[in-house]
Amino acid sequence: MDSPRLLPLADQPAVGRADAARNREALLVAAAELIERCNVDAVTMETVAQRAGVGKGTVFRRFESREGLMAALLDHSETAWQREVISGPPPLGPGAAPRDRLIAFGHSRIESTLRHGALIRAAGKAGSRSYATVSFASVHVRHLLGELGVTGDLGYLATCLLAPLELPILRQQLDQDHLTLERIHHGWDDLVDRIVGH
Amino acid sequence: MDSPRLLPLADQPAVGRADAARNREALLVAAAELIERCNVDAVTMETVAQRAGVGKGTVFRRFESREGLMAALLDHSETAWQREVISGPPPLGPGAAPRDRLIAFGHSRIESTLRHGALIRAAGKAGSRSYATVSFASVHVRHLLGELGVTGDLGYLATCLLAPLELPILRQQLDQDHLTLERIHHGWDDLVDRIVGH
DNA sequence: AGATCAAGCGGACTGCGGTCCGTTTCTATT
DNA sequence: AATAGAAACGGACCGCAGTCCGCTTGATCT
Repeated sequence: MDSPRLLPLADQPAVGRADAARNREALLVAAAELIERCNVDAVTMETVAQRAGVGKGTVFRRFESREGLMAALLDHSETAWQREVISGPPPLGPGAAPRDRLIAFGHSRIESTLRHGALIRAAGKAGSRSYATVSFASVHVRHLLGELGVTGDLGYLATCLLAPLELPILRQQLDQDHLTLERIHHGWDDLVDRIVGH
Repeated sequence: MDSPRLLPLADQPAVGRADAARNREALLVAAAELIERCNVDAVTMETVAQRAGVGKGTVFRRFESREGLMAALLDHSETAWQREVISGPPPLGPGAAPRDRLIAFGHSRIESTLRHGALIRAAGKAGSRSYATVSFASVHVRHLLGELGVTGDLGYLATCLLAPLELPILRQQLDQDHLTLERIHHGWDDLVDRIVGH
């Protein structure tokens, strides 16, 4: 087999009352619609509640906090992305050489992180930093490093490869350091080769 | 010379009215005292204002936001740290071999980031991610990489070296991945050698 | 010294995230 | 079908970050 199974990415309905599940779905839809039209920061919990036709308390019971709600929204794209990595077409998915997969992994991750930047920010530490996602990426990178015959502290090295793909780093590179996207992609390729050891 | 001059780390009084400067100082002292006794999150802007004997509005005029206030407090330790790097004793300061300085740089940064973790968190994006600090560190690392004869995109490589030293990454390694501090330090040494190219 | 006015001040006010608790609704059981 | 109780609901309520605006103060100029 190629990969560890999908990590628990949040929400199987997990058996509960029917109305609860319905409300949960309604809230996610309402939030998604609102975010699509305004920018994320303008969307308040109360607005989401109203649009979904439920009380404010319900939103918090379902999602814990604003960040939790945002994280739940992020979940969809994260899951889709994980699926691509696990069973999508090469070079990101299985079938390509490990180095090519690692290169593709970085490019894909950069792309995806930037695309969902606003949501990731709004999800705060529950977002990109959510344990499930980070853990999935980490396991995958470790796996590829292993296949590449890299020796050393693979756990630490995986983190070091992942760290420059995090949103705040990317945003700093683009906004403050004025790197082009292309330069960031090339930089990743170079970084991979240095860490793998040519 | 060894290094670029100290970057503008925030607050020269910058000439203003005497009472304004006095209030600014009083607020910093008050905030520092309060933080020392309670934990950071329990310190509210209003409390700080009261303790300093000024109105709430004044705090916001001086520091922009809660994060700004925290960032200003962080400033002291950041400046001290920069001084150590620029003109302190080797191997962190000038005088040691570039590789040794880079190793020492990472260890010192890890130490310092963890020590001020609570404040850095409270300072949000104005904290560790403040442009002045990041920029100083980046210039320094680039400088050392240059001395080591590293070729390639030094700007990108510097960011990649810095990224794993950021608080969220360190916290994840310690809290979720259960790495020991020692392992993190060793990991840094190894990472440096890989990126420098032995 | 007195006048002038930008800069500073303070605290009432707003909006939002998050909590609480009395009420309602679903489902399992008989 | 009736019932019981657990789960979910909703909206009043709270605390804090951040804004606004009418008042005060202190530097500067004559």
